[in-house]
Amino acid sequence: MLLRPYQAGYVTRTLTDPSPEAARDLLESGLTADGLVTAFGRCVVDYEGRASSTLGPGDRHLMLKPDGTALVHTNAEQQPVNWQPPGGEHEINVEADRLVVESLQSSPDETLEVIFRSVTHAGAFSVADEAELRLTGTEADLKERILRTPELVESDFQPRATERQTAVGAIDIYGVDGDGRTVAIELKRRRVGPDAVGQLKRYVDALNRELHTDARVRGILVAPSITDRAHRLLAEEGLEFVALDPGS
Amino acid sequence: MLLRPYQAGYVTRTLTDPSPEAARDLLESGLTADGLVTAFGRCVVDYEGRASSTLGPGDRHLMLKPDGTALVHTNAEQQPVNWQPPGGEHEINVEADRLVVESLQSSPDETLEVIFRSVTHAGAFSVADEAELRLTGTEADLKERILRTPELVESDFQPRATERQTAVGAIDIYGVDGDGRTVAIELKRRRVGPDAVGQLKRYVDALNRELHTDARVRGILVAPSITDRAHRLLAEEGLEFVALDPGS
DNA sequence: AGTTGCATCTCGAGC
DNA sequence: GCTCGAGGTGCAACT
Repeated sequence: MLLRPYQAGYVTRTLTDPSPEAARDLLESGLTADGLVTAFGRCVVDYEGRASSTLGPGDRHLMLKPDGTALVHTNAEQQPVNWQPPGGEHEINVEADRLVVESLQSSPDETLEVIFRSVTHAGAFSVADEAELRLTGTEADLKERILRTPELVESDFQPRATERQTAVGAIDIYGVDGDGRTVAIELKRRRVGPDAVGQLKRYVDALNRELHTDARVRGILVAPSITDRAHRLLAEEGLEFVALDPGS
Repeated sequence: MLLRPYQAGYVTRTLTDPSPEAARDLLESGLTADGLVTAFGRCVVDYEGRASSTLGPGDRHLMLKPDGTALVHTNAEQQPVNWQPPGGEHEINVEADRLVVESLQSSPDETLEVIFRSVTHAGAFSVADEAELRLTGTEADLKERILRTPELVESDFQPRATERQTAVGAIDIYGVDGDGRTVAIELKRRRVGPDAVGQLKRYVDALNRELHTDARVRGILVAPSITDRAHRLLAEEGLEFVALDPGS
Protein backbone atom coordinates (compact mmCIF):
# COMPACT_ATOMS: atom_id res chain seq x y z
CA MET A 1 0.00 0.00 0.00
CA LEU A 2 2.15 2.81 -1.29
CA LEU A 3 0.15 5.99 -0.95
CA ARG A 4 2.99 8.39 -1.46
CA PRO A 5 6.77 8.31 -1.61
CA TYR A 6 8.12 7.09 1.68
CA GLN A 7 9.31 9.79 4.02
CA ALA A 8 10.18 8.89 7.57
CA GLY A 9 7.64 10.25 9.98
CA TYR A 10 5.09 11.33 7.43
CA VAL A 11 2.61 8.49 7.56
CA THR A 12 -0.84 9.60 8.68
CA ARG A 13 -3.98 7.53 8.38
CA THR A 14 -7.43 8.57 9.56
CA LEU A 15 -10.93 7.17 9.32
CA THR A 16 -14.24 9.00 9.62
CA ASP A 17 -17.20 7.19 11.16
CA PRO A 18 -15.34 3.87 11.15
CA SER A 19 -16.84 0.61 12.25
CA PRO A 20 -15.61 -0.52 15.67
CA GLU A 21 -13.51 -3.17 13.97
CA ALA A 22 -11.93 -0.75 11.53
CA ALA A 23 -11.14 1.66 14.36
CA ARG A 24 -9.61 -1.14 16.38
CA ASP A 25 -7.43 -2.27 13.49
CA LEU A 26 -6.18 1.24 12.80
CA LEU A 27 -5.35 1.97 16.44
CA GLU A 28 -3.62 -1.38 16.88
CA SER A 29 -1.53 -1.09 13.76
CA GLY A 30 -0.62 2.51 14.62
CA LEU A 31 0.60 1.60 18.09
CA THR A 32 2.47 -1.44 16.77
CA ALA A 33 4.31 0.89 14.39
CA ASP A 34 5.30 3.01 17.40
CA GLY A 35 2.89 5.77 16.44
CA LEU A 36 0.52 8.00 18.30
CA VAL A 37 -3.16 7.15 17.77
CA THR A 38 -6.40 9.01 18.42
CA ALA A 39 -10.11 8.35 18.55
CA PHE A 40 -13.09 10.57 19.05
CA GLY A 41 -16.64 9.68 19.96
CA ARG A 42 -19.25 9.19 22.63
CA CYS A 43 -17.88 7.12 25.47
CA VAL A 44 -17.87 6.30 29.16
CA VAL A 45 -14.65 6.10 31.17
CA ASP A 46 -13.78 4.10 34.26
CA TYR A 47 -10.58 4.31 36.22
CA GLU A 48 -9.41 2.15 39.07
CA GLY A 49 -6.01 2.44 40.71
CA ARG A 50 -4.44 4.92 43.08
CA ALA A 51 -7.98 6.27 43.27
CA SER A 52 -11.22 5.39 41.46
CA SER A 53 -13.37 7.34 39.08
CA THR A 54 -16.30 7.01 36.73
CA LEU A 55 -17.32 9.35 33.94
CA GLY A 56 -20.75 9.09 32.29
CA PRO A 57 -21.51 9.36 28.57
CA GLY A 58 -20.03 12.26 26.63
CA ASP A 59 -17.96 13.10 23.56
CA ARG A 60 -14.22 12.94 24.21
CA HIS A 61 -10.90 12.75 22.44
CA LEU A 62 -8.72 9.77 23.27
CA MET A 63 -4.98 9.73 22.61
CA LEU A 64 -2.87 6.60 23.03
CA LYS A 65 0.91 6.55 22.87
CA PRO A 66 3.14 3.53 22.29
CA ASP A 67 4.74 3.99 25.72
CA GLY A 68 1.42 3.18 27.40
CA THR A 69 0.21 6.73 27.94
CA ALA A 70 -3.52 7.31 27.57
CA LEU A 71 -5.19 10.73 27.61
CA VAL A 72 -8.91 11.49 27.58
CA HIS A 73 -9.67 15.11 26.75
CA THR A 74 -12.88 17.12 26.69
CA ASN A 75 -13.20 20.56 25.09
CA ALA A 76 -12.09 22.46 28.18
CA GLU A 77 -9.16 22.61 30.57
CA GLN A 78 -5.54 21.80 30.05
CA GLN A 79 -5.59 18.56 32.00
CA PRO A 80 -7.14 15.36 30.64
CA VAL A 81 -10.33 14.34 32.45
CA ASN A 82 -8.88 10.82 32.71
CA TRP A 83 -5.50 9.38 31.90
CA GLN A 84 -2.97 6.63 32.34
CA PRO A 85 0.74 7.37 32.86
CA PRO A 86 3.36 5.73 30.60
CA GLY A 87 4.72 2.30 31.40
CA GLY A 88 1.71 0.09 30.80
CA GLU A 89 0.00 -1.56 27.84
CA HIS A 90 -3.05 -0.79 25.74
CA GLU A 91 -5.65 -3.41 24.92
CA ILE A 92 -8.03 -2.54 22.10
CA ASN A 93 -11.04 -4.74 21.51
CA VAL A 94 -14.52 -4.79 20.08
CA GLU A 95 -17.13 -6.05 22.53
CA ALA A 96 -20.84 -6.14 21.69
CA ASP A 97 -20.13 -4.02 18.62
CA ARG A 98 -18.43 -1.34 20.70
CA LEU A 99 -14.84 -0.18 20.63
CA VAL A 100 -13.30 -0.78 24.06
CA VAL A 101 -9.88 0.55 24.98
CA GLU A 102 -8.18 -0.59 28.17
CA SER A 103 -4.88 0.85 29.38
CA LEU A 104 -3.28 -1.31 32.01
CA GLN A 105 -0.49 -0.57 34.47
CA SER A 106 1.20 -2.68 37.08
CA SER A 107 2.88 -1.21 40.15
CA PRO A 108 0.78 0.50 40.93
CA ASP A 109 -2.03 -1.66 39.61
CA GLU A 110 -4.19 0.63 37.54
CA THR A 111 -6.77 0.22 34.82
CA LEU A 112 -8.35 2.82 32.58
CA GLU A 113 -11.27 1.65 30.47
CA VAL A 114 -12.87 3.69 27.70
CA ILE A 115 -16.01 2.23 26.15
CA PHE A 116 -17.19 3.93 22.97
CA ARG A 117 -20.83 3.97 22.03
CA SER A 118 -19.87 5.59 18.75
CA VAL A 119 -16.62 6.50 17.05
CA THR A 120 -16.63 9.38 14.58
CA HIS A 121 -12.88 9.48 14.05
CA ALA A 122 -9.86 7.24 14.37
CA GLY A 123 -6.32 8.29 13.51
CA ALA A 124 -2.80 6.89 13.47
CA PHE A 125 0.23 9.15 13.22
CA SER A 126 3.81 8.03 12.97
CA VAL A 127 6.14 10.41 14.71
CA ALA A 128 9.72 11.31 13.87
CA ASP A 129 10.98 13.71 16.47
CA GLU A 130 14.67 13.98 17.21
CA ALA A 131 14.52 17.50 18.58
CA GLU A 132 15.07 18.24 22.24
CA LEU A 133 13.33 20.99 24.10
CA ARG A 134 15.59 23.85 25.10
CA LEU A 135 14.20 25.56 28.16
CA THR A 136 15.55 28.56 30.06
CA GLY A 137 14.37 30.38 33.13
CA THR A 138 14.53 27.34 35.39
CA GLU A 139 15.83 26.95 38.92
CA ALA A 140 19.03 25.52 37.43
CA ASP A 141 19.54 28.82 35.60
CA LEU A 142 19.09 30.74 38.83
CA LYS A 143 21.66 28.48 40.50
CA GLU A 144 24.20 29.04 37.74
CA ARG A 145 23.59 32.75 37.89
CA ILE A 146 24.45 32.83 41.60
CA LEU A 147 27.49 30.58 41.24
CA ARG A 148 28.74 32.91 38.51
CA THR A 149 27.99 36.06 40.52
CA PRO A 150 27.72 35.21 44.24
CA GLU A 151 27.53 38.89 45.23
CA LEU A 152 24.00 38.92 43.83
CA VAL A 153 23.09 37.21 47.09
CA GLU A 154 25.30 39.44 49.22
CA SER A 155 28.81 40.84 49.03
CA ASP A 156 31.43 38.39 50.28
CA PHE A 157 29.15 35.39 49.97
CA GLN A 158 31.17 32.36 48.94
CA PRO A 159 29.46 29.24 47.58
CA ARG A 160 31.15 26.05 48.76
CA ALA A 161 28.86 23.31 47.48
CA THR A 162 25.63 22.63 45.65
CA GLU A 163 23.15 19.91 46.56
CA ARG A 164 24.90 19.42 49.91
CA GLN A 165 23.20 16.56 51.68
CA THR A 166 21.63 16.78 55.12
CA ALA A 167 19.58 14.24 57.05
CA VAL A 168 16.41 15.87 55.68
CA GLY A 169 17.36 16.58 52.07
CA ALA A 170 19.78 18.50 49.89
CA ILE A 171 20.62 22.20 50.20
CA ASP A 172 20.60 24.01 46.85
CA ILE A 173 23.65 26.18 47.61
CA TYR A 174 25.83 25.85 50.67
CA GLY A 175 28.49 28.44 51.52
CA VAL A 176 29.91 30.97 53.96
CA ASP A 177 29.35 34.70 54.42
CA GLY A 178 31.90 37.47 55.01
CA ASP A 179 31.99 36.70 58.73
CA GLY A 180 32.66 33.02 58.14
CA ARG A 181 29.14 31.96 59.09
CA THR A 182 27.61 29.00 57.31
CA VAL A 183 24.87 29.91 54.83
CA ALA A 184 22.18 27.63 53.39
CA ILE A 185 20.39 28.92 50.30
CA GLU A 186 17.11 27.61 48.96
CA LEU A 187 16.32 28.61 45.38
CA LYS A 188 12.94 29.02 43.72
CA ARG A 189 12.34 30.10 40.14
CA ARG A 190 9.07 31.83 41.06
CA ARG A 191 7.29 33.66 43.84
CA VAL A 192 7.40 31.62 47.03
CA GLY A 193 4.88 30.83 49.75
CA PRO A 194 5.02 29.30 53.23
CA ASP A 195 6.02 25.86 51.94
CA ALA A 196 9.37 27.15 50.69
CA VAL A 197 10.03 28.79 54.06
CA GLY A 198 9.31 25.48 55.78
CA GLN A 199 11.67 23.72 53.42
CA LEU A 200 14.52 26.13 54.15
CA LYS A 201 13.79 25.91 57.87
CA ARG A 202 14.10 22.11 57.74
CA TYR A 203 17.52 22.34 56.12
CA VAL A 204 18.78 25.03 58.52
CA ASP A 205 17.58 23.07 61.55
CA ALA A 206 19.27 19.95 60.24
CA LEU A 207 22.53 21.82 59.67
CA ASN A 208 22.39 23.32 63.15
CA ARG A 209 21.97 19.83 64.58
CA GLU A 210 24.66 18.28 62.41
CA LEU A 211 27.32 20.99 62.66
CA HIS A 212 26.70 21.77 66.35
CA THR A 213 28.87 24.85 66.15
CA ASP A 214 28.12 27.89 68.27
CA ALA A 215 27.33 30.15 65.35
CA ARG A 216 23.83 29.57 64.02
CA VAL A 217 23.52 28.71 60.36
CA ARG A 218 22.02 31.45 58.21
CA GLY A 219 19.19 30.49 55.88
CA ILE A 220 18.48 32.56 52.78
CA LEU A 221 15.55 32.09 50.46
CA VAL A 222 16.33 33.33 46.96
CA ALA A 223 13.36 33.85 44.64
CA PRO A 224 11.79 36.56 42.47
CA SER A 225 9.35 37.49 45.26
CA ILE A 226 7.62 36.23 48.38
CA THR A 227 4.08 36.33 49.75
CA ASP A 228 3.26 38.35 52.88
CA ARG A 229 2.46 35.37 55.04
CA ALA A 230 5.62 33.60 53.95
CA HIS A 231 7.65 36.72 54.71
CA ARG A 232 6.25 36.98 58.23
CA LEU A 233 6.95 33.30 58.83
CA LEU A 234 10.45 33.74 57.46
CA ALA A 235 11.16 36.64 59.85
CA GLU A 236 9.74 34.68 62.78
CA GLU A 237 12.13 31.85 62.04
CA GLY A 238 15.11 34.17 61.75
CA LEU A 239 15.55 33.44 58.06
CA GLU A 240 16.27 35.85 55.22
CA PHE A 241 15.02 36.64 51.75
CA VAL A 242 16.84 37.88 48.66
CA ALA A 243 14.89 38.84 45.54
CA LEU A 244 16.42 37.44 42.35
CA ASP A 245 15.10 36.24 38.98
CA PRO A 246 16.32 33.17 37.16
CA GLY A 247 16.83 35.30 34.03
CA SER A 248 20.07 36.73 32.56
CA MET B 1 -23.77 21.74 4.41
CA LEU B 2 -25.81 18.86 5.74
CA LEU B 3 -23.59 15.82 5.75
CA ARG B 4 -25.73 13.65 7.96
CA PRO B 5 -28.80 14.05 10.18
CA TYR B 6 -28.02 16.51 12.91
CA GLN B 7 -27.20 15.00 16.26
CA ALA B 8 -25.89 17.26 18.97
CA GLY B 9 -22.22 16.69 19.59
CA TYR B 10 -21.68 14.34 16.72
CA VAL B 11 -20.10 16.59 14.15
CA THR B 12 -16.61 15.52 13.18
CA ARG B 13 -14.68 16.84 10.22
CA THR B 14 -11.14 15.87 9.27
CA LEU B 15 -8.80 16.55 6.40
CA THR B 16 -5.81 14.53 5.24
CA ASP B 17 -2.82 16.36 3.76
CA PRO B 18 -4.73 19.65 3.64
CA SER B 19 -3.34 22.82 2.19
CA PRO B 20 -2.31 25.33 4.87
CA GLU B 21 -5.37 27.41 4.00
CA ALA B 22 -7.77 24.48 4.26
CA ALA B 23 -6.25 23.48 7.59
CA ARG B 24 -6.56 27.04 8.87
CA ASP B 25 -10.20 27.26 7.82
CA LEU B 26 -11.09 23.96 9.47
CA LEU B 27 -9.36 24.80 12.74
CA GLU B 28 -10.88 28.27 12.85
CA SER B 29 -14.41 27.11 12.15
CA GLY B 30 -14.07 24.28 14.66
CA LEU B 31 -12.96 26.62 17.43
CA THR B 32 -15.65 29.16 16.56
CA ALA B 33 -18.22 26.39 16.97
CA ASP B 34 -16.79 25.73 20.45
CA GLY B 35 -15.17 22.51 19.34
CA LEU B 36 -11.86 20.84 19.99
CA VAL B 37 -9.50 20.90 17.01
CA THR B 38 -6.33 18.99 16.13
CA ALA B 39 -3.50 19.12 13.66
CA PHE B 40 -0.58 16.84 12.99
CA GLY B 41 2.59 17.49 11.05
CA ARG B 42 6.19 18.60 11.06
CA CYS B 43 6.61 21.77 13.06
CA VAL B 44 8.79 23.92 15.28
CA VAL B 45 7.56 25.34 18.57
CA ASP B 46 8.56 28.46 20.45
CA TYR B 47 7.38 29.51 23.87
CA GLU B 48 7.94 32.73 25.75
CA GLY B 49 6.41 33.56 29.10
CA ARG B 50 7.07 32.41 32.65
CA ALA B 51 10.10 30.78 31.07
CA SER B 52 11.31 30.42 27.46
CA SER B 53 11.71 27.39 25.24
CA THR B 54 12.44 26.39 21.69
CA LEU B 55 11.79 23.05 20.04
CA GLY B 56 13.34 22.18 16.69
CA PRO B 57 11.67 20.40 13.77
CA GLY B 58 9.71 17.23 14.46
CA ASP B 59 6.32 15.57 13.99
CA ARG B 60 3.83 16.50 16.69
CA HIS B 61 0.17 16.48 17.48
CA LEU B 62 -1.42 19.84 18.28
CA MET B 63 -4.71 20.15 20.14
CA LEU B 64 -6.50 23.45 20.57
CA LYS B 65 -9.52 23.98 22.79
CA PRO B 66 -12.01 26.82 22.62
CA ASP B 67 -11.05 27.95 26.13
CA GLY B 68 -7.56 28.86 24.92
CA THR B 69 -5.82 25.65 25.88
CA ALA B 70 -3.09 24.44 23.52
CA LEU B 71 -1.30 21.10 23.81
CA VAL B 72 1.66 19.87 21.75
CA HIS B 73 2.24 16.13 22.12
CA THR B 74 4.96 13.83 20.82
CA ASN B 75 4.70 10.02 20.85
CA ALA B 76 6.04 9.63 24.38
CA GLU B 77 5.31 10.83 27.90
CA GLN B 78 2.07 11.87 29.48
CA GLN B 79 2.86 15.56 29.54
CA PRO B 80 2.76 17.76 26.43
CA VAL B 81 6.17 18.93 25.28
CA ASN B 82 4.73 22.45 25.02
CA TRP B 83 1.40 23.93 26.01
CA GLN B 84 -0.66 26.97 26.83
CA PRO B 85 -3.05 27.02 29.82
CA PRO B 86 -6.70 28.02 29.28
CA GLY B 87 -7.74 31.67 29.35
CA GLY B 88 -6.08 33.01 26.23
CA GLU B 89 -6.84 33.15 22.53
CA HIS B 90 -5.71 31.22 19.48
CA GLU B 91 -4.59 32.91 16.29
CA ILE B 92 -4.41 30.71 13.23
CA ASN B 93 -2.77 32.06 10.10
CA VAL B 94 -1.00 31.07 6.92
CA GLU B 95 2.36 32.77 6.49
CA ALA B 96 4.67 32.02 3.58
CA ASP B 97 2.51 29.01 2.74
CA ARG B 98 2.88 27.62 6.24
CA LEU B 99 0.24 27.03 8.88
CA VAL B 100 1.13 29.10 11.94
CA VAL B 101 -0.74 28.73 15.21
CA GLU B 102 -0.22 31.22 18.02
CA SER B 103 -1.80 30.86 21.43
CA LEU B 104 -1.66 34.03 23.44
CA GLN B 105 -2.19 34.70 27.13
CA SER B 106 -2.13 37.83 29.19
CA SER B 107 -1.30 37.87 32.89
CA PRO B 108 1.04 36.31 32.80
CA ASP B 109 2.06 37.38 29.31
CA GLU B 110 2.75 34.21 27.40
CA THR B 111 2.98 33.23 23.77
CA LEU B 112 3.14 29.79 22.21
CA GLU B 113 3.91 29.63 18.51
CA VAL B 114 3.69 26.48 16.40
CA ILE B 115 4.92 26.77 12.82
CA PHE B 116 4.08 23.83 10.59
CA ARG B 117 6.30 22.92 7.67
CA SER B 118 3.74 20.33 6.66
CA VAL B 119 0.29 19.31 7.89
CA THR B 120 -0.83 15.73 7.28
CA HIS B 121 -4.01 15.96 9.31
CA ALA B 122 -6.46 18.57 10.56
CA GLY B 123 -9.57 17.78 12.56
CA ALA B 124 -12.50 19.53 14.19
CA PHE B 125 -14.66 17.81 16.78
CA SER B 126 -17.73 19.24 18.42
CA VAL B 127 -18.09 18.06 21.96
CA ALA B 128 -21.25 17.42 23.97
CA ASP B 129 -20.24 16.41 27.46
CA GLU B 130 -22.60 16.96 30.36
CA ALA B 131 -21.13 14.25 32.55
CA GLU B 132 -19.17 15.05 35.66
CA LEU B 133 -16.26 12.99 36.89
CA ARG B 134 -16.96 11.06 40.07
CA LEU B 135 -13.72 10.47 41.92
CA THR B 136 -13.09 8.65 45.18
CA GLY B 137 -9.96 7.99 47.17
CA THR B 138 -9.07 11.65 47.69
CA GLU B 139 -7.90 13.47 50.76
CA ALA B 140 -11.47 14.69 51.25
CA ASP B 141 -12.57 11.05 51.52
CA LEU B 142 -9.93 10.42 54.16
CA LYS B 143 -11.16 13.45 56.09
CA GLU B 144 -14.77 12.28 56.00
CA ARG B 145 -13.71 8.84 57.07
CA ILE B 146 -12.04 10.25 60.19
CA LEU B 147 -14.89 12.59 61.03
CA ARG B 148 -17.26 9.62 60.77
CA THR B 149 -15.01 7.35 62.84
CA PRO B 150 -12.58 9.45 64.92
CA GLU B 151 -11.32 6.38 66.83
CA LEU B 152 -9.48 5.36 63.67
CA VAL B 153 -6.98 8.01 64.74
CA GLU B 154 -7.04 7.04 68.39
CA SER B 155 -9.64 6.17 70.98
CA ASP B 156 -11.21 9.25 72.58
CA PHE B 157 -10.06 11.58 69.84
CA GLN B 158 -12.68 14.27 69.29
CA PRO B 159 -12.64 16.41 66.14
CA ARG B 160 -13.64 20.01 66.84
CA ALA B 161 -13.05 21.74 63.52
CA THR B 162 -11.79 21.26 59.98
CA GLU B 163 -9.70 23.77 58.07
CA ARG B 164 -9.03 25.66 61.29
CA GLN B 165 -7.00 28.73 60.39
CA THR B 166 -3.60 29.58 61.85
CA ALA B 167 -1.17 32.35 60.94
CA VAL B 168 0.62 29.91 58.63
CA GLY B 169 -2.27 28.06 56.99
CA ALA B 170 -5.23 25.81 57.71
CA ILE B 171 -5.17 22.64 59.82
CA ASP B 172 -6.99 19.74 58.17
CA ILE B 173 -8.57 18.43 61.39
CA TYR B 174 -8.38 20.17 64.76
CA GLY B 175 -9.54 18.46 67.96
CA VAL B 176 -8.76 17.20 71.45
CA ASP B 177 -7.53 13.86 72.79
CA GLY B 178 -8.75 11.87 75.79
CA ASP B 179 -6.58 13.97 78.12
CA GLY B 180 -7.96 17.22 76.79
CA ARG B 181 -4.82 18.08 74.85
CA THR B 182 -5.16 19.93 71.60
CA VAL B 183 -4.49 17.81 68.50
CA ALA B 184 -3.63 19.01 64.99
CA ILE B 185 -4.01 16.45 62.22
CA GLU B 186 -2.51 16.72 58.76
CA LEU B 187 -3.99 14.39 56.15
CA LYS B 188 -2.38 12.94 53.04
CA ARG B 189 -4.02 10.58 50.59
CA ARG B 190 -0.75 8.83 49.85
CA ARG B 191 2.64 7.94 51.28
CA VAL B 192 4.29 10.99 52.82
CA GLY B 193 7.83 12.35 52.84
CA PRO B 194 9.68 15.06 54.76
CA ASP B 195 7.65 17.88 53.23
CA ALA B 196 4.46 16.70 54.93
CA VAL B 197 6.29 16.52 58.27
CA GLY B 198 7.47 20.09 57.78
CA GLN B 199 3.95 21.18 56.98
CA LEU B 200 2.53 19.62 60.14
CA LYS B 201 5.39 21.11 62.16
CA ARG B 202 4.54 24.58 60.87
CA TYR B 203 0.94 24.25 62.00
CA VAL B 204 1.85 22.82 65.42
CA ASP B 205 4.41 25.57 66.02
CA ALA B 206 1.85 28.20 65.03
CA LEU B 207 -0.74 26.72 67.39
CA ASN B 208 1.75 26.59 70.25
CA ARG B 209 2.50 30.28 69.68
CA GLU B 210 -1.14 31.28 69.29
CA LEU B 211 -2.67 29.26 72.13
CA HIS B 212 0.26 29.79 74.55
CA THR B 213 -1.15 27.19 76.92
CA ASP B 214 1.19 25.09 79.02
CA ALA B 215 0.29 21.81 77.36
CA ARG B 216 2.04 21.37 74.03
CA VAL B 217 -0.14 20.77 71.02
CA ARG B 218 0.04 17.24 69.61
CA GLY B 219 0.62 16.89 65.87
CA ILE B 220 -0.50 13.75 64.06
CA LEU B 221 0.25 12.95 60.46
CA VAL B 222 -2.39 10.61 58.99
CA ALA B 223 -1.49 8.89 55.72
CA PRO B 224 -1.28 5.38 54.24
CA SER B 225 2.46 5.20 54.96
CA ILE B 226 5.58 7.27 55.58
CA THR B 227 9.18 7.18 54.34
CA ASP B 228 12.03 6.33 56.71
CA ARG B 229 13.59 9.73 56.60
CA ALA B 230 10.26 11.42 57.19
CA HIS B 231 9.58 9.12 60.12
CA ARG B 232 12.91 9.99 61.76
CA LEU B 233 12.26 13.68 61.26
CA LEU B 234 8.77 13.25 62.69
CA ALA B 235 10.12 11.59 65.84
CA GLU B 236 12.78 14.26 66.23
CA GLU B 237 10.10 16.92 66.17
CA GLY B 238 7.93 15.09 68.70
CA LEU B 239 5.18 14.47 66.18
CA GLU B 240 3.18 11.31 65.57
CA PHE B 241 2.06 9.12 62.68
CA VAL B 242 -1.11 7.11 62.14
CA ALA B 243 -1.44 4.82 59.13
CA LEU B 244 -4.78 5.17 57.37
CA ASP B 245 -6.04 4.84 53.79
CA PRO B 246 -8.54 7.18 52.17
CA GLY B 247 -10.58 4.13 51.13
CA SER B 248 -13.79 2.74 52.68
C1' DA C 1 -6.47 39.02 41.19
C1' DG C 2 -3.59 36.90 44.75
C1' DT C 3 -2.84 33.11 48.10
C1' DT C 4 -2.74 28.51 49.65
C1' DG C 5 -2.47 23.56 49.29
C1' DC C 6 -4.14 19.17 46.80
C1' DA C 7 -3.16 16.09 42.80
C1' DT C 8 -4.82 9.20 40.10
C1' DC C 9 -0.03 15.23 40.15
C1' DT C 10 4.27 13.99 36.31
C1' DC C 11 9.11 13.87 35.73
C1' DG C 12 14.01 13.38 36.48
C1' DA C 13 17.97 12.41 39.37
C1' DG C 14 20.09 9.97 42.90
C1' DC C 15 20.68 5.93 45.51
C1' DG D 1 12.73 -0.05 42.82
C1' DC D 2 12.03 3.95 46.16
C1' DT D 3 12.88 8.72 47.58
C1' DC D 4 12.93 13.41 47.03
C1' DG D 5 12.01 17.83 45.08
C1' DA D 6 11.14 20.79 40.75
C1' DG D 7 7.51 22.22 37.58
C1' DG D 8 6.26 27.27 32.28
C1' DT D 9 3.31 22.47 37.33
C1' DG D 10 -2.67 22.78 36.84
C1' DC D 11 -6.57 23.42 39.62
C1' DA D 12 -10.14 24.66 43.13
C1' DA D 13 -11.38 27.17 47.08
C1' DC D 14 -11.15 31.19 49.47
C1' DT D 15 -9.97 36.06 50.53
